[in-house]
Amino acid sequence: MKESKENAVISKATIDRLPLYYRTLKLSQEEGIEIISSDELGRKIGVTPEQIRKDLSAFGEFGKKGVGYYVRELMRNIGEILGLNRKWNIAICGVGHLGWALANYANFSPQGFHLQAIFDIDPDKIGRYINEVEIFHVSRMKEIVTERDIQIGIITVPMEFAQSTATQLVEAGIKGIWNFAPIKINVPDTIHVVSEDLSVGLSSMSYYLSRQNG
Amino acid sequence: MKESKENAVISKATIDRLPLYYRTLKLSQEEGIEIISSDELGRKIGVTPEQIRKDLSAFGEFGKKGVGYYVRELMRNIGEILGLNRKWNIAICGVGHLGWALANYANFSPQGFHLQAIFDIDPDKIGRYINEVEIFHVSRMKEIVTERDIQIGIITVPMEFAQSTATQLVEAGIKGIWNFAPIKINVPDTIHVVSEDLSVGLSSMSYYLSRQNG
DNA sequence: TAGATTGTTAATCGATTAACAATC
DNA sequence: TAGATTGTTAATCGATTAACAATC
Repeated sequence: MKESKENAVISKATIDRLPLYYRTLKLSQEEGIEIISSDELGRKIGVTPEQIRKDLSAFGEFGKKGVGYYVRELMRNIGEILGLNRKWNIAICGVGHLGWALANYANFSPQGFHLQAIFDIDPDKIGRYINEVEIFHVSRMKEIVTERDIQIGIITVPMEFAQSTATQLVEAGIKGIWNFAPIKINVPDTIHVVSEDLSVGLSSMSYYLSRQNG
Repeated sequence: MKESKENAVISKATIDRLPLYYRTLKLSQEEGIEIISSDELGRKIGVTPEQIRKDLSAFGEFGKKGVGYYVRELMRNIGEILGLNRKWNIAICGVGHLGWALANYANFSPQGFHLQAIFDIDPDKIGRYINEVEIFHVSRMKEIVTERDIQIGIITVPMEFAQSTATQLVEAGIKGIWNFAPIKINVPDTIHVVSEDLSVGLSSMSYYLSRQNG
């Protein structure tokens, strides 16, 4: 694999599309497709072929002119770029409805993510298991995170506890936070935060539908 | 309220920030804050004050120079812009872990969204209730959607059923789809689709963390 | 009035699209 | 070879940031 172009900064938009490429390639592979063009791939994802070629070109040359991309090879390359060949240990903080749902996904689809612990404060939940993963009291966070080498924390606690949970995760040594609380969390710059704000989707929908019907 | 500037097209990025403004204003109001500057609001949300003023200026003049924004008034205006003063009837399709979690949110935080029906195909689930909302068999979708004037459908079915569910929702007369299946769904242009692709978050996290640690 | 803060225009930055030479 | 499709440069489009006049 050719190395990515050294110091070039890659746009967030590009990075966010790579998982889509990866997943679609995987599906294609399972269908027995061995070669795919940027045109066909783009059609499946809903992205222009130029976009795909541009995105990929930031990392190297993965295709064959006049032919297309070898599905298997491109998948492997994108997987490597995304770091999906590694093993990531994750923990879920907060067993509400959403935390429970996420815990039950068990293996987050693109392999590599392993749920190693769940944290909560409810005495009724401590010591129980979801999908063979134990629920610990938050007070044991640092201990467990260190012991199990957990790098990513998922925040699914109620909004008012999100900031303190984030702070605890950072103190425990976590490197990345996947935040589902509808609030901005403040953490050091070295921590990578991805926020999912589910309420935005519905509200923006409301905006567009309002306009449509008059 | 001054009307929005007639034919100006408002960017998707702006629309997606309005719910954040709304929610933060609501929290501020609950704290008893009556006036807020773009600077303070931006600090709370993690957006520059210029961004906020620019976004709002697309719809009118809501502030007072040298003073700031009246929280209550700005909230009302943004709520009106987003159509949150309306009542939206929604239905959830697919009672897996995620569908179940969403059904239990009951009142989606910015009021106005009312869960009116849940659809599934599992005979064991049909006829049951989640939070006082009945689970119907998918075959009754058109009937129920019409009867209860449902405008928004939420797709939380497994990937392989997402497209057919979308098609059924459209045939039933739905106007917007909130799609949680990690796949592109094809629907007529008149239908507004918002997609939440939860797997992207973790994969992009993997990318950034890989780079960080070397 | 002086200080603060908005609303808006202009400048910059970044991302997408178009076009096409290179080449399989 | 002719046709197809990539990789990349240039052109366009859109969104953010900076600056500042207006005014409370």
